Amino acid sequence: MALRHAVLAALLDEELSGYQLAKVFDLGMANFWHALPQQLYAELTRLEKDGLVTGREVVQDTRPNKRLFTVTDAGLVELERFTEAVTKPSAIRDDLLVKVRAADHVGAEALIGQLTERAGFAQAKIDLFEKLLHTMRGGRTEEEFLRYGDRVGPYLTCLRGLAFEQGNRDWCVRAASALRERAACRSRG
Amino acid sequence: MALRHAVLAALLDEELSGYQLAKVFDLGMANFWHALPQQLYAELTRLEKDGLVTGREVVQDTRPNKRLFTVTDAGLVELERFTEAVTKPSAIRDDLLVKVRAADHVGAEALIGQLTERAGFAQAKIDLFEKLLHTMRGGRTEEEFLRYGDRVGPYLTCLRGLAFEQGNRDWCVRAASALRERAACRSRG
DNA sequence: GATGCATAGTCATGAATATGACTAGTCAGT
DNA sequence: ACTGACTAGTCATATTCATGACTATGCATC
Repeated sequence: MALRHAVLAALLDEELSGYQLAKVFDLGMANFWHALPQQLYAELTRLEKDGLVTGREVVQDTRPNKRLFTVTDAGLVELERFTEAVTKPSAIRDDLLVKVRAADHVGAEALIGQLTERAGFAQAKIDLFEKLLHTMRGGRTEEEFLRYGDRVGPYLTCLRGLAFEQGNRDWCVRAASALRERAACRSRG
Repeated sequence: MALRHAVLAALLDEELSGYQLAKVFDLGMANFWHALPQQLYAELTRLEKDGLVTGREVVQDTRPNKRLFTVTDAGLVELERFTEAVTKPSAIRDDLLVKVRAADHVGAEALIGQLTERAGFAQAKIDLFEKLLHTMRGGRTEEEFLRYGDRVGPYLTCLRGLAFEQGNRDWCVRAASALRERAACRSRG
């Protein structure tokens, strides 16, 4: 059981349809969880069957009808249980790390290219997360918001996402420059 | 295709048996890739069948015999191809983030407990990675090593692992203290 | 008036990952 | 003499995740 609780957590803040969920899910989880629409639809069906969420049909004239889902009390209990349960630390998986691991045995140019590309990607995420955080805390400072704001959950996860992408960017830049310098030394000597 | 290249990269530095690989794999990938022994054995079999690694039997008298695997030239070519291919950015998955995302709807005590536990775990990893890095660079400074050392690949991935765990620790501590402060405010007012 | 995109969702299938159990011998301790 | 841990590896199965294709309707745009 894994995606279940991520979906439950995503539905806490707002009533969503499967389609809407599919659009906001990845980003709402600050990129710490990813799922395809099909998985989300399937999970919503299961969750409803188990009584952890309820769906209500919303008839629309101009668009296809949709079903909006809300977390039930049983769903909240399940989330509480999940929160108390121990979970093993994050399973991360990144192709780029595998590539860098092999850095001494493959061409440096390709690797530097990938690192640079990823750094750019990370920077875009950073900008996005910073904007999101700014919006969430409104006029307040971070300290104020964390103390007195409501719904700090999404804010905190977003903070982790931001730090992660900063880590990504900084490391990519550093690794790329290290590889460039080595290449320069090699060609000189 | 994913685990394939991680296994190839792990075998670049040293000849390993499936059993040895299973022991060093997770840490060697700086926790950026995780695999169970069964997966690794199966992957080694496939890699050998595809001619990307070769195994040689080593007869042991006191222990069961083992097969040591090395990356072939074809394996190197495949790694090169993989390095040049584009890959989508990391898919991360962390239960703890899901839990924090639901922070405003579940009990704070359980969450603070989990965050504190994770911070401790992260610190242990930090210590480990720092020791590893120190060993790898020998007497040299990081700058020196990155410029003139051989095999900087594992060093660079380890650097990323270190930064990641530092990010984890810092965030866990910060989130836990934020939740504690909120709980205190609530009980007072 | 045909093309393409957005909403809202389903189905089938394959690949990757995780689980638990199981063989079989060696060695250290009690 | 028995227990448990370590080496070295296999088998079967379940769950999860990813892929591509497919149905509809409405709206804008060229």
